[in-house]
Amino acid sequence: MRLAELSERSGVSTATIKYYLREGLLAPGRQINTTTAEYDEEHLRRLRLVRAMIQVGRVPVATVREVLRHVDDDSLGRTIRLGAALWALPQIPEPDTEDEYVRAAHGETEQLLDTLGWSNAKALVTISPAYRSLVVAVAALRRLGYDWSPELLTSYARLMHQAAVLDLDFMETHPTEAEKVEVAVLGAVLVQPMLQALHRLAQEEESARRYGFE
Amino acid sequence: MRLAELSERSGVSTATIKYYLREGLLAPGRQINTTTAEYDEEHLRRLRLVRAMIQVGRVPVATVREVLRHVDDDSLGRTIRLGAALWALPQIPEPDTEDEYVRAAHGETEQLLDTLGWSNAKALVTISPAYRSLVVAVAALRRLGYDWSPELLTSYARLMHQAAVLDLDFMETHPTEAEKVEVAVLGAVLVQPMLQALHRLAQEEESARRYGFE
DNA sequence: ATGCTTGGATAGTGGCACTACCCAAAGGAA
DNA sequence: TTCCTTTGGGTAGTGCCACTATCCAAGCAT
Repeated sequence: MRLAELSERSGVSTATIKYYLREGLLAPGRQINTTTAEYDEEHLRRLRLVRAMIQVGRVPVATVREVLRHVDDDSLGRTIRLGAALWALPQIPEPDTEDEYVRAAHGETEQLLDTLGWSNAKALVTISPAYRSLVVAVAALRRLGYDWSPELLTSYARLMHQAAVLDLDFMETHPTEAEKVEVAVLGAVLVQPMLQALHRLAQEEESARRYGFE
Repeated sequence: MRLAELSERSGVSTATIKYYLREGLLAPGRQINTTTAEYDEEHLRRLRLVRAMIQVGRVPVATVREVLRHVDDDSLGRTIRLGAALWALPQIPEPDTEDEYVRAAHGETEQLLDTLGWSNAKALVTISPAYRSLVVAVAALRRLGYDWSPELLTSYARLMHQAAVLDLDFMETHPTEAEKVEVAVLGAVLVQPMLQALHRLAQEEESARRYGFE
């Protein structure tokens, strides 16, 4: 398969594919001579993954490169590899540790982990980007003056834990290590917009049930 | 409160506040004379809401303007107003109805709504942006060749329905109509990053439980 | 021979969220 | 009174990002 065919089958322009090659999001094809390269099904698959991450998951190109670097790193064990790939994802800026709301959110979030009994997550507090994102989100809500109760937060957390169990169960149905990591990344990148859409749709459904269409 | 104080108390630069004023994200202050305007607590509150939507929710400025237009529109009933505000949010492009994956995802999604008994949502199929986002996400997953089972999708949907119930219960604890709509918007914009963070943290927790840190 | 494709490279585009600078008028402080 | 700051208003520029367009010389297909 040459560049033109790769482009046609993926729906991505040749110019964009070249751009991805330059940016290291796609491995170069097998060079046949100076002016021809051969691509295979794996290239097509990777290209579709990249596109899905960028278009559906809104992941920046630089981040995609980081994530893929971890996905392809055979030297790492599964948990580390999975974690590394997922940790490369977050797009939220560093919380300002000077900010009083951030500090309060910090305390509240640690409390939450205790309540939930997420002892493993608690061990990651200082380093996990997910934890930092959570702190930023909670601080933003508090700054707006909402008295979102800790119980509500706990309820949300339990729901997302159930979602995580579903994710990992599904991941385990895949045989190879590479596939497992890829599924995990997809679970973080593609399932998220899906959950968001389901969330909004559920809000509309529930709202209509309670108040009708008026 | 003058511009400088509004800037200091919100942590937003005066230049950016001027930009928001120009873009219609913030109502002009009460003009005292040609060179002075007075802002109040409501301005501060609105500014913080705007910042939260943009920074935490990653909502584009133009979209924020649309959402606020609906939030402030007293002429609409609650459900419509809520729906209108939420419908202004989505950032996913129109699905390509020619695409076979999109059409298959369409069918699958309608099937899902039947299974769930979300009859109200089904009535919105042709117009709801949330529904379209869902179709796009499902199509992307299918295009990558994953045999994500309908049961898994249904499980996710039930979880998000529980989340929606929590959202609306919390919304109802607020007395005024304006507050209710604002809370609903926040529920869509700010709770989402929070859920995402909780989701990733839960993945890390569950992964560590199953496989340890290695 | 002709026309298309290749990798490689460089430069340009369009959108977005600011950000910097300038202005004349107004008000307060010295 | 003079100086300084602040105001709204406006214009132009910045930095990032994801492409996109154009050019090139070399090679292969017909």
